[in-house]
Amino acid sequence: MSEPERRPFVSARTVAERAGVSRSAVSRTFTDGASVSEETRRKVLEAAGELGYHVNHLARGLRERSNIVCLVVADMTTPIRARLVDVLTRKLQAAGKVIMIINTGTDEESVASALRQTLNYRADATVVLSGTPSAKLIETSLANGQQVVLINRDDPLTGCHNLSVDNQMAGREAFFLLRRAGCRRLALVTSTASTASLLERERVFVEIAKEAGMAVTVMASGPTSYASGYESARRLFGRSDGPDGVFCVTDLLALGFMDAARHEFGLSLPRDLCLVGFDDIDEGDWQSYKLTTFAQPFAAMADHLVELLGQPVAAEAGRRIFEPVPIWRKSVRPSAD
Amino acid sequence: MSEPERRPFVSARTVAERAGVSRSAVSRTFTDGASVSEETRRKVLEAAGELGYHVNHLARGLRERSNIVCLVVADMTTPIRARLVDVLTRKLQAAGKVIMIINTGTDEESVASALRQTLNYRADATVVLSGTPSAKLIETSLANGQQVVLINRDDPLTGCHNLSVDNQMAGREAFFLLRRAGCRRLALVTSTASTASLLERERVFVEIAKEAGMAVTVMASGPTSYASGYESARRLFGRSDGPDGVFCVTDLLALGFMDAARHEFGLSLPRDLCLVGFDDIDEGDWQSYKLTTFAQPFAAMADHLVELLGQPVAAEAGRRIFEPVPIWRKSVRPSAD
DNA sequence: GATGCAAATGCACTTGTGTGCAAGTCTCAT
DNA sequence: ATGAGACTTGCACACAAGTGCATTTGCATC
Repeated sequence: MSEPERRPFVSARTVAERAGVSRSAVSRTFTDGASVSEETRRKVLEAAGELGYHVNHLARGLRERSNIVCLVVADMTTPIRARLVDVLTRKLQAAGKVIMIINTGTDEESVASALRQTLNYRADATVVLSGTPSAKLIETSLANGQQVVLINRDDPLTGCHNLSVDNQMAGREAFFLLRRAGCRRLALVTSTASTASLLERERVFVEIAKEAGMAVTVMASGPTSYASGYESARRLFGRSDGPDGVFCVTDLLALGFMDAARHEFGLSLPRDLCLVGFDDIDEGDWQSYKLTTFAQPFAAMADHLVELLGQPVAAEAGRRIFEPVPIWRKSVRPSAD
Repeated sequence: MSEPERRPFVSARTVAERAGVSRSAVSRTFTDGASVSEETRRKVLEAAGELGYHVNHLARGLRERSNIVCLVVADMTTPIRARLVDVLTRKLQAAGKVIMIINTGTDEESVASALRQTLNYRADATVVLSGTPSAKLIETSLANGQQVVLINRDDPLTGCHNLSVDNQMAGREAFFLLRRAGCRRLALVTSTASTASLLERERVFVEIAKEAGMAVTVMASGPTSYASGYESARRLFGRSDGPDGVFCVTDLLALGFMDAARHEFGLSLPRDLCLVGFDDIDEGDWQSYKLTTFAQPFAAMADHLVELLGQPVAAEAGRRIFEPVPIWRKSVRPSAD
C-alpha cells in the first residue's frame, strides 16, 4: 500500500511540546551562553533525554559552516594510505571536524565526481589524498568558498594548499646510502602508476647517480603493490648481472622485491643486495624484512592541516614540504669504511 | 577587525536571479521528472555552470532521508579493518549512500560519543565495525528511526542487525586441519582484547579438542597485533615442549608468531610447526609467509548490508551468519595419510 | 505600591531545499 | 472564436535549527 511510514528524527519542536516551553527555549538550552532559566533548562533536558533528542547539525550547518571535511582517497587498503587516513581522521575529529570519506579511483572522472559530491554536502574543505583533480573543479570549489588541500600530490595546481614530503631529499639520501654501502650496480624500482611524487624520487635518484658517474636501471612492472615489486625483482635478476643496490620508491614494492630476491634467487641481504624503501609501513619492521626506509611525518602533516583549516579561506595557498625521517634497519650494509 | 567574510556557497536563489527565472524552476531543473520547459532548463543550467552551483544535499536532507551512513570503526590501520572499510565504502557509495567515518577507540565512552554524533548528523544508518555500543544508545538510535548494523560484533544486542562470520565453523575446521596434519601439542594464540568473535573461535577450538582428548595451551600477550603474536611464540617456545600445531585467531597474530618461530627458534614450517590463521589479509599470501587461513567474505557481507539499508526500518532485526572460506596455503602439512 | 532594571521568553525571520496547489500559457480540435 | 486539455510557472509552506528584537516576568529598591 502506502510507503511504510519512516519514523522521523525527533526535533526541537517535539521536545518543546513535551517540556511545555517554546521551541526557542530548546534551542537556547543547547547553545552555549544563551539566556535560559535554570527551571526551563531542566525541563528541556528532561524531555530531551526521554525522547532521545539530538541537535540536527545538518540544519545548523545551513546558517553557519558545516564543519564537514571531505577525504578523497583511492587505494585505501594500501598500508600507507590506511595509516594516513587513520591519522587524519583522528586529528580532524579532535579539532571538531566531521569526516566524510569518498573512496574513489585515481582516474580523472572518479575524482571529479568525488569533488562534486564534496560540494553537494557543503564541506568546509576537501582533502585529496590520491588522484588528481582537474584545475577547473578546484576553481569551482574555491569559488564556493571551499578550501582544497592536496596531500602528497605534487602537481602544480594553483589556489589550493599543498602538503608534501621532500621527495628530492629522499632520492638523494637513498643514493648516498647505497653508495656508502659500496654498491656498484644500481637499480630503481617504481610503479607504472607514475604519480608526481614517485617520478620526483626517481628523477632525483637517477640524476644524482648520473652526476656521480653511475648508471641506474629503472624498472616498473605494474601498480604500486607487493606483486609488482616481486615481478620487478624476477626481471632484474633474470638477467646476467643483477643489481646490488636498489631503491624502491615504495615500501610495498620493496617488500615484494626482497621476497623475490631471497626466495627465487637465494640472495641474502644486506650481503648480496642492499635495499632502500620509502614510507615506513609497519610491515617493513617485521622480523622477515627489517627494511631501511624513510618515514613520512604524517602526524606533523595532519597538525598542519588542522591549522590550515582554522584559517580563513582567503589566506594565500601555498606549498609546505615536510622532511621524511630516515629509518635505519638492516637491509643496507653499514658504511664500507 | 570584523571576522573575515566567508564567501558563501552559491544557492539556488542566486542561480535563479542570474537566469531570470524563479527559484522553483531551478529546483525543478535538478529534480528528476519535474516539469520544466526546455528553454528555462537551458537557462538554469547555463547560469548554474557559470556560478558553479551544486545542490545542497544537507538542506535536501531536512525533508527527506539524508542518505548518510555512518561507519564507526577502531584500529583502522589493521590490514583486515582497512579492507573492510574499503569494501564497505565502495559498495555503499555505489548504492548512492554517502559515508561519514568515525575513528574511535573501543572503549564504551568513545563508542557512545560516536553514536551520538551519528544522530546529530541524521545518518540513516550506523554501521559499527569495532567496539560495542551500549544497549541504551542503540535504543535511542532506533527511536529516531535510525538503523543500527553491527558487523562482526557477536554481542547479544536486540533491535539491531547483526552480520558476522561463522566463528564456530572456523574453530572447528582449524582443529581438524591441525589434527589431520598429525599435530600432537596444540596451542591457541589470541589477544587480550577479548572481543566476542575471538572468544568464540577460541571456545570452539578448545572445546572440540577436548572432546577429542587433546589439551590446548591458550596464550595471549597483548592486543591483536604482529608484536603480540611474536611475543606469544617466544613464551610458548621458551618452555620445554613447544606446540607443533597452532591456531592464531587472527592473521596478524599468526604472522608475528611465524616470524618468531622461524627467526628466534629456527623452526621450519610446516615441518616443525603447523599454523592456521584467520582473516586472509594480503600479507599472509606474501612469499615469506604463505599462511593457511580463512577468508572473511566481505563482499557478500557488504552486499547484504546494502540490501538491509534498502528495507524499511521496521523490518525485524536479526543475525546473519556468513561462511568463511578456507584458504589453503603452505603453513599446514597436507594430510598425514 | 510604584518604579527601575535585569533576566527570561516568544515571535518572526534566516539558512536552502522540494513540492502541493492554483493560476497562467500554449496548442489543438470543434 | 471558444473550450478542453496539457504543460509551465510562481507562491507559499514545510523541514530544523539559531538569533535579533520586542515583550513579559521577576525582583529589589525607593
